[in-house]
Amino acid sequence: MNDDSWQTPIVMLAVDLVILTLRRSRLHILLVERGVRPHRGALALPGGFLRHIDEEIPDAARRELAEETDLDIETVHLEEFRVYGSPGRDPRGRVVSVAFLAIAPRLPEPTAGTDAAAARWQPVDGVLAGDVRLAFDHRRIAADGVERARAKIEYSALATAFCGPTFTITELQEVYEAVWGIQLDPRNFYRKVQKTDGFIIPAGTERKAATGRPARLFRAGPHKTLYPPMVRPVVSAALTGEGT
Amino acid sequence: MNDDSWQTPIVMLAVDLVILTLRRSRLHILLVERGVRPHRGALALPGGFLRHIDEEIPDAARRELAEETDLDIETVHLEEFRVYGSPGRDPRGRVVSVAFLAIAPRLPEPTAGTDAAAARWQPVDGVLAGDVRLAFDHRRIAADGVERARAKIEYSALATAFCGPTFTITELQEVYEAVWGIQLDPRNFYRKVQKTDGFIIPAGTERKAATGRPARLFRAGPHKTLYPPMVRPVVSAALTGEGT
DNA sequence: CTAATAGTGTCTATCAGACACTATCCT
DNA sequence: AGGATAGTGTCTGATAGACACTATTAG
Repeated sequence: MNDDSWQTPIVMLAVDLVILTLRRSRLHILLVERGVRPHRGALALPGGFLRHIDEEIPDAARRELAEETDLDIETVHLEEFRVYGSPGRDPRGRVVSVAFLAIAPRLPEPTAGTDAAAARWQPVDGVLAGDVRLAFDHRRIAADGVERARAKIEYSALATAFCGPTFTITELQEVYEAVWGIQLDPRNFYRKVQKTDGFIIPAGTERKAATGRPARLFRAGPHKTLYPPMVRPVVSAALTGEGT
Repeated sequence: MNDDSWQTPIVMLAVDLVILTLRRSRLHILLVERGVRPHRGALALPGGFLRHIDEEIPDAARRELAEETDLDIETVHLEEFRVYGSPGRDPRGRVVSVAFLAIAPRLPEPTAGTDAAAARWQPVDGVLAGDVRLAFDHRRIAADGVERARAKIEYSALATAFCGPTFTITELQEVYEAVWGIQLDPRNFYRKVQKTDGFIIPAGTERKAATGRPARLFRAGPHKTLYPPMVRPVVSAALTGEGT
């Protein structure tokens, strides 16, 4: 840091949210319809500018989460994952955006009413494939956020953030299958996830499904880092190949 | 992103660099002595404000690397890892800093002469333990950067960035030992690293040491992601415990 | 009973870790 | 030869993946 702070170029600071959840066993992302000028009417990630000069960046992310969606801040996992600040990314000027990854538990119904009326869950596959056009560089941000989630459920307990306070092992498996886009063997998954120290702990009760044997319920365990990690099966040499 | 861009608080944007290398088999970090007002004379991470309103953030990081150190930009690995933007972190105003992790190959001598005269390599252990006082929140940033490096050499080829264009397997092992702060079995490491697809490739030649059998030389392979990953031995339950 | 889902047992190929051993340089 | 470092062979215990089997519910 040098001393020329008075003639330093100044930028506008924003936060953007990649909010993921599972709906009908598929990974979905929350998008909002823009109501204002640049890209008005287009779909975009929830987000916005810093409100006050003293606002903490994570607070801004939580505030946008509360304002633009009807999600419960308490139950949503939120973490910063990258900064986007290329000069040309916003026509209003130099906007530097801190991107957050948010994981919401399964929700029975989409958002509605309130201020979050414009919010809609969209299947991630389609969004990343370009089925819907996103404002600014938001498709890139969404892709990076999804990739971060894919990588992070390997070695962290992030997958439990997709579930409610208690969940069955089958539900947890559905998270891995949806995020990774693959099938896993239920028997092996069952033991693997139980053997991973501190990942999940029994919640005592059981849950009856429409049919079949009732499943035991679990809670997220104390450990945030998984050892041993969940290993993503190798599809081919492609996965191990050139990436960041 | 909402429309109130004209009354959005504006911030100064900076970059800070956590530059790591190996010196005498120990992990070192490059620190500079501040020559200007806030924390003048104190040690700090290399870094500085954005120079032009159109400057790309990674370009600013590369520019500071060139200006404040005598390292060769071409050989230094550089990647963003986190943003620090708390309101109180800089007395000059709201400064949001994008932190970069830089990995430099082994260097025979420290920096000297030129503009980078104030730059000094310091052992990471001492810096993180608080032996030297760092300006601003730079000790926290340094700790986060080191932790990122520790985690990333597990599943990425980042460790090769600590080595020159060609290196021996023993040199690569020293990287893992220094960054993780543990000892590894040379025999098992030798085969493990060779079996990991695309991690290192033979360079044909050999290198004679002062004593002992000459070692084969290798180059970094094409894969940036390691499969299977290098596994960090479990020290106890502590490693698997509550972290981010 | 059948259908359906939850959970257990067990075999096999692979791999991490321990460590004896061989190879190739220097003096 | 002796010292030192590079590189190989091999055993053992643990684990991922495949998959047969048992358990518990609803109807």
